[in-house]
Amino acid sequence: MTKATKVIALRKNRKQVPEPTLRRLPGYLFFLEKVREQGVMNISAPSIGKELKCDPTQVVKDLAVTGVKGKPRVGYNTYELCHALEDFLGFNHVNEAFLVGAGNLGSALMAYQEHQTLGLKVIAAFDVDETKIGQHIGNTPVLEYSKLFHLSNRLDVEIAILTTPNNVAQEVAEDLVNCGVKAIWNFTHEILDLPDHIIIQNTSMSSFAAVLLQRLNDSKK
Amino acid sequence: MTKATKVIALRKNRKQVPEPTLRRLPGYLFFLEKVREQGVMNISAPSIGKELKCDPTQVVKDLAVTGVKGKPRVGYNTYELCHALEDFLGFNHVNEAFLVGAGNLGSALMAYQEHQTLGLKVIAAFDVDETKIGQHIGNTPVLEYSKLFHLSNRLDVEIAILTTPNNVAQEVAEDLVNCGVKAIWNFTHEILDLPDHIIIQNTSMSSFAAVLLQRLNDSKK
DNA sequence: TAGATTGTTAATCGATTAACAATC
DNA sequence: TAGATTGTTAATCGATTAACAATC
Repeated sequence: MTKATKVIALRKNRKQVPEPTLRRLPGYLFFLEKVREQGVMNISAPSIGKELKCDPTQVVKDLAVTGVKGKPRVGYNTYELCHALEDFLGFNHVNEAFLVGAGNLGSALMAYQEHQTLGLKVIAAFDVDETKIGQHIGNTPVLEYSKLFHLSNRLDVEIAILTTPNNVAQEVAEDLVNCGVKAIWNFTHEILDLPDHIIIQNTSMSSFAAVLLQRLNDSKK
Repeated sequence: MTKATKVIALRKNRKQVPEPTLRRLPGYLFFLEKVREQGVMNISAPSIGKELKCDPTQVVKDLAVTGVKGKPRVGYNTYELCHALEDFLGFNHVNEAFLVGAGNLGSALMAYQEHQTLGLKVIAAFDVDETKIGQHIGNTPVLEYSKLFHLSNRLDVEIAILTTPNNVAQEVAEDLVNCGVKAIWNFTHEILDLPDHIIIQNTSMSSFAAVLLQRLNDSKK
């Protein structure tokens, strides 16, 4: 957390949900949806923990952020908990997003969202490659990059996915901010330099590969 | 970290590099490669920190894991540091991997690796979809899933990327382990139940979306 | 030498885990 | 009531940050 966000959190006198907790929440949601489909009405924190391989007290603490109360000897109501999680995560309403850079990863994310609940809906993709412009990926049209400015005037989209080549990432990010985007999911390796109030989620695939390789090589020593 | 890995770490009397540090290392590498291309021979921790928006003392601590020593008033040698990072991360030699599930995300990861240094090289992809079998994605062939067993006998691949639908993830993971795979990069939402010595890297796109959405909604309140 | 930077050691901060009281 | 489970409060653990000595 940067100093700026810390100050904001303090000013609002409301503590932020820790990032590790937030990252676990979709996992609970998927699991709960699965057991709910199987007809399970109630489930306890210890049994969730066993399935998801995490500490039962952590499950209790994590789920507490939704405000849902469990009953001793019974556990949590799966229906109530699913809805509370969806609500808390913002997965229950459409979060419209732009995507810039309809390359491999970009296309995958667009196609991915149709099968898996991502919480986001890409309503338009942009690229400068003329062979891509005019095509549809899934149901999403790929538009010419210059159309971004015009379209953003009409649509009021706050989220953007950045899957461009590294060398144009900063430039595109600045354009996005000028178009009213407030949160950027950055898949490039560039560290974006943007106004403090812009929310940036850096996600580099190499980071995970690094952890995997290190643990693997470590285990051999 | 599970109890089992903790025990192993203790037994070997060698402390593991913290995961947050590991995740940052590829970022340093990309940045250093960039400045090295620009002809920069030496760089100090404070200037790296400024560019990458992180604490200079953290930069020093992170880079210390590579064993490279910096010089006061000069900084680190970019060439030496790049090589040490590549070496430490295992990015300097080919880490062969299988990929199961040549759907959208799977295809993207295969295509992605050709443009971005992932540290992994997918040498064969497997699927049960007959329309995909026989095709090539990038230079990687998509083979019939049943061929996995035969091929793994010959090739000794230790890493697998799992991008199947959720409902077959556990089953496929077990097959992979039986084929000698030691580390699985799991993109499904299933929590895999596998022997303790198997290294699992769970990576769910929804987790990041969750953090992004929460921070965005939080900032509005 | 003076000054900037590294590198180590200590302090802080935050998340996880443990303990236990409250509750149905 | 008895017992399992929640939920809160305290303890632990680990990573980050700060302080400062060492060094070129």
